[in-house]
Amino acid sequence: MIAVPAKRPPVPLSLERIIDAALHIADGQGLRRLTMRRLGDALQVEAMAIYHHLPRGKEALLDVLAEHVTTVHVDPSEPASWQDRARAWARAGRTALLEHPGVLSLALTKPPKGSALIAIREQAEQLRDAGLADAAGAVRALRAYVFGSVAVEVQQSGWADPDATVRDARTAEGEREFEDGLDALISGLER
Amino acid sequence: MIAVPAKRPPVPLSLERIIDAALHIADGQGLRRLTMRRLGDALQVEAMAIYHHLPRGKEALLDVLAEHVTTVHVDPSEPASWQDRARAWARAGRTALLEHPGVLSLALTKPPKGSALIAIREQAEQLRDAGLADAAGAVRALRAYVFGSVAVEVQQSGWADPDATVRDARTAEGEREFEDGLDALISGLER
DNA sequence: CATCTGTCCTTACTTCGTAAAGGACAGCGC
DNA sequence: GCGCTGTCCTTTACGAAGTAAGGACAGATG
Repeated sequence: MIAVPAKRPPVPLSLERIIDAALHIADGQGLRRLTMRRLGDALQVEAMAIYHHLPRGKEALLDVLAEHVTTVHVDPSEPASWQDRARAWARAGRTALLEHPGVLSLALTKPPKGSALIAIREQAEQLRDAGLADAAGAVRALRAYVFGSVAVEVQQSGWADPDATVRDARTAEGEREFEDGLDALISGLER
Repeated sequence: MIAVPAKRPPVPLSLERIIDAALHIADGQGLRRLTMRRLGDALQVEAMAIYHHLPRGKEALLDVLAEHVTTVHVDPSEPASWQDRARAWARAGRTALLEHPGVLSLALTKPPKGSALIAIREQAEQLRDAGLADAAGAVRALRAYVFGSVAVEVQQSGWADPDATVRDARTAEGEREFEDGLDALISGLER
């Protein structure tokens, strides 16, 4: 048996790899099982190695995860009505959240920071440019709608249940209801 | 110094006292600081005493807390349109959630159980009795709306921020926006 | 009185987050 | 070649968390 030094990891750490692994664990086994040591194992690294890339430790990790799943972007290049832009942003937000139900509670709870905050401002700007007067209020309403819809969808998917058949959170019915409610909300914003 | 046995607690434990103390801690210092030992201290009791009233430990505690803040009731005695009933349920839900921002993430994430589930069914029944065809869909939409609204309200109150001036989550502006959106949603459900 | 039952405590083990310090390695100037 | 320096990772260690197991005590019941 050759004593392998086992020092440097096969592939170096990076913030992106950390985030991916963390999301994988949280989505697969729940937030409670996302621990530094487990995350280190998944990355073939000791837990403390993570602190070099996230100096504030787990707090920073959770912040980054929340930021990651709430940061979306809609291409402003082609012209569109503010209604269509709002729809696009809402769909993008829903998709991003549904992709990672494991960190949903963070996304709904933590105040937006960093890129997520920038995305919110950009959304408001796009809606204002497209002719909507109270863009800030509209963004709040849209965010509330997306958050609530996704929360209910994930609840009904039985994601948090220990033994429930963990069917995918995305269902055709969920999407239909989402679009219906989105229409209602946007028509409500028109007045 | 007389060695006091320090045995029996001054006032015996009960599930209600446990829930109250837990909510107080979670609202005051955040979910992360709600620990069994701290909860025991607040109740003048050793941590393990709690397990006698909540055999499944912390898991059970969090379930009960989520259930507590999502269980609301609206008196069905006096007749009203389904629209008014829906409004009453939504307001009650919002109020209950805003009273305990510390456990909001649990309420939004955990699937409804026990009394919370019963309340949901009762809500659907009341709406159906008042003449609404798709009562189940309406309840889902109302829950989604309440959840999302409260989530952004609490986010904006800066509750989760470590240093932000923790102004009360309930603001006049928040209530106005809530009522506006509620009107829009209900008018959307009418079709 | 003795016994039983329900309530709470003591002890002990595992796992967690993370502070502190050190080791390996690459790139540099000499 | 040799040593310096900074980056990235490991080792070790400590306090705090959740909780399994068993003990102690009060009050009820006989």
